[in-house]
Amino acid sequence: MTKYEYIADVIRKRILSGEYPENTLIPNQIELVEEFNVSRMTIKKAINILMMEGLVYSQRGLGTTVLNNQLPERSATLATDYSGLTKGLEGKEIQSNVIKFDVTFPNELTQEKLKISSHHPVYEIIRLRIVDEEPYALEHTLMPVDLVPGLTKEIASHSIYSYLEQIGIEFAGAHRNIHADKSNELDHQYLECAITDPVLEVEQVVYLKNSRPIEFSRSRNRYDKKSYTVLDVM
Amino acid sequence: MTKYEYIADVIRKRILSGEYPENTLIPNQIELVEEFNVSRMTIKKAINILMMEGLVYSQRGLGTTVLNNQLPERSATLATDYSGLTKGLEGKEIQSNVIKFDVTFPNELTQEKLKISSHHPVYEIIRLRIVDEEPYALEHTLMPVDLVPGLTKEIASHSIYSYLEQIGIEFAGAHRNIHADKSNELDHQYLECAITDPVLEVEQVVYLKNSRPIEFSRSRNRYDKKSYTVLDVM
DNA sequence: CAGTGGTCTAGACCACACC
DNA sequence: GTGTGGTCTAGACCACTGG
Repeated sequence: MTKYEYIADVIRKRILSGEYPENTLIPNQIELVEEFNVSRMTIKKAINILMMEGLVYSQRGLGTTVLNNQLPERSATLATDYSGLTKGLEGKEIQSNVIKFDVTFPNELTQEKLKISSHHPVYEIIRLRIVDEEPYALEHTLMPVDLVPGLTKEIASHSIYSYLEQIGIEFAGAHRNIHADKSNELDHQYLECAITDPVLEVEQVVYLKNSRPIEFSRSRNRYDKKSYTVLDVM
Repeated sequence: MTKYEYIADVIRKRILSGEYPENTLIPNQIELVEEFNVSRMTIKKAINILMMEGLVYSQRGLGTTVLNNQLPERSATLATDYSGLTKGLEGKEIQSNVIKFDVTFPNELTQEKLKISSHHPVYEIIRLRIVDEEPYALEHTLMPVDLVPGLTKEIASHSIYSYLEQIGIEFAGAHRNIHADKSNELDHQYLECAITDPVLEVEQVVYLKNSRPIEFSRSRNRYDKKSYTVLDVM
């Protein structure tokens, strides 16, 4: 853990606990320099992280204001949550039916997205995600075999991502493309949606800290169960 | 323009022009320090911008590789482009038909989103955005009258955002929620979509630098014309 | 091993907001 | 003017990659 990550964690906790209340200024950067015994550049980097999370907003000449005292919904799209399931589902019963679990060779699109060659084997997994006993999303996932040692159908039926965390894999980020689509045969069958129902499709590539792509997936979501929230900070 | 923005611009141009080809390393940070006569921190900040744009990625011990030689669609979601129309549309002919232009009082949802009271007047604007003579999106926009002095139907038929920039309004960021929906009567009429076609709806609240909300809007997009790209960096 | 990018420092100057 | 955050420097050390 770097110093600026540590400092961001400390300040984030103070905001969430209410020690730095909403719509007030946090201590200025000089004071934080003195408290943490680091240079101002390091403090600034820590504050930048919190700004990207939408917790604070800095203005030259004014100071740094606490915007929210809770992490935005957007956190659903962040951090450890590449699973396609939002944090809003915490406490609900989540199941995964594994419809397909295979090792195969990647087609051209998959080769390009995962930056691998055609003879580089990949897992191909199709799962139906079920929340509170109702179908929620249909996920089609491709992962290079060498990056996910020991993946099994059993693991896929629970949570691939908590397994990846356990074996110490670290994520750098993700590209996502979100669009609407007409539902197809598979959607009707598994998502139990009407023929005229649209789906929200999220296509994503997840990257490791060493920048290798580890997952290319398409998640087709019932339009009445899932939306997607984004926060842009300039 | 800061030094790191300038340097990012220069390097971006070299990538887009092919001077730094795809899948090759750009000069290392020390060489760039010498070329631009700046410190390495400044070079790193410039490269960070390009990394956030998805153009390059850096690996410790290896160097910085060119990933793409073109800007991703994602740029549509960034910076000054809250207009709902992507940068990918540059060079195309864009029209706006103003279907409704009114001043009214906000309903409860609008009051909450724009953080105003019920007696605070708002512009209510409905526009059909047309790209290359084909319907693209239907936008329903609400803005507090006092924040957008002198807005007219004439301005709305061109670009509200270039007007706002002209009068010196500065944006801090935006919250967006993206979801799929069935098309309704209005969509069929204006977007010329089939009854079974879905739409991609983007609901957004745009904030000023002083953190006042200036716009609450819903944009309904033809599912075959618009998608939404997001980049998450941890 | 040498070379790379990531982090961090201790200071400096500047742009901006408020009084 | 005073105080704030934004930028920038010149150098240092470290972590990682590759041969």
